[in-house]
Amino acid sequence: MYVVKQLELALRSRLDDIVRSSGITTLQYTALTVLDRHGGRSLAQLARDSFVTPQSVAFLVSNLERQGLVRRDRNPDSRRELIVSLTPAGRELLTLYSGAVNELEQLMTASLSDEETETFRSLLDRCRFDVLQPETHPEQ
Amino acid sequence: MYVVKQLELALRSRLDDIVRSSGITTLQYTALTVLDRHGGRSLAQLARDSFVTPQSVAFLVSNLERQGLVRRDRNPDSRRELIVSLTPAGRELLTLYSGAVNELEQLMTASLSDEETETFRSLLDRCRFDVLQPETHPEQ
DNA sequence: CAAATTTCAGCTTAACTGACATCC
DNA sequence: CGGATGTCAGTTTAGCTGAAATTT
Repeated sequence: MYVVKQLELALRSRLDDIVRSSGITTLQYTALTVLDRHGGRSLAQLARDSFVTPQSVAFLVSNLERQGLVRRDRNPDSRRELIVSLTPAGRELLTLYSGAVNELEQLMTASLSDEETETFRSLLDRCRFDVLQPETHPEQ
Repeated sequence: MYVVKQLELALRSRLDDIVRSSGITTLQYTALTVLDRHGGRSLAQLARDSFVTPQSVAFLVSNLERQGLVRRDRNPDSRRELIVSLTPAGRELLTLYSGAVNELEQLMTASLSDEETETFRSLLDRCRFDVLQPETHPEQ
């Protein structure tokens, strides 16, 4: 667990260096990449994905909206839901920084063979799955 | 990178559940575990380890000191350095929660064989090392 | 009516920058 | 004197809780 946290801290620090010049924070940048992967998601879904309250996500998203990087649209099938999605400007910002971010990912796995990298990804994913399982989960 | 972050978020959330009843935050708890691993460290060393400013660490440490969980002592060899170390109460708090924290670590690796767990730890450590390397590090 | 989603208002933590004293 | 360490002061970000409106 300690090494997972240390790796995440180191990556975060490097990402800060990369994203600094973009005018948005690393947190906001990460939110954009999530929206890029997972099409349009509601505020509540985003909140669950990132283990924070809906209010926190709403604050984050409204800042991105003010900068024209995301849009919020009512889901016509369920009028209470707001679907958050990238605007062209948001997508453009992502492509602008994708090179440096990919370089960082390759730096991380620089000393790993292709096979080891695939193993690593698989192990990370299995661990994440096990930690996410709600068994013995007394909350809420 | 995304999966690393997701795993860290999930672990953090579980750790919050565990530590909640202790009266200290997860951040403070993590600081105590670091001091447990690495004997007495100065504020500046702690700050570099956790990628934050010395001021932030000082704030964290003085809260722990107020609760009697850590001590700050001048290094006699270098009077400007303050060595932060666990008090008996701090060590006791750690042992009180070590059972649940170890269970969480075993939950994380529940579906991994012993050999895979060792591989995972090694891969994490190699990635951390590569990301920490200061090459192409244009900062400061 | 109950549950889910979003929003409004206020609060707190934990980070930051800037300035400064002290020590090696 | 330069560089490192720690401290004081003020600010901001990003989370939180509580309460309420709306929809399903």
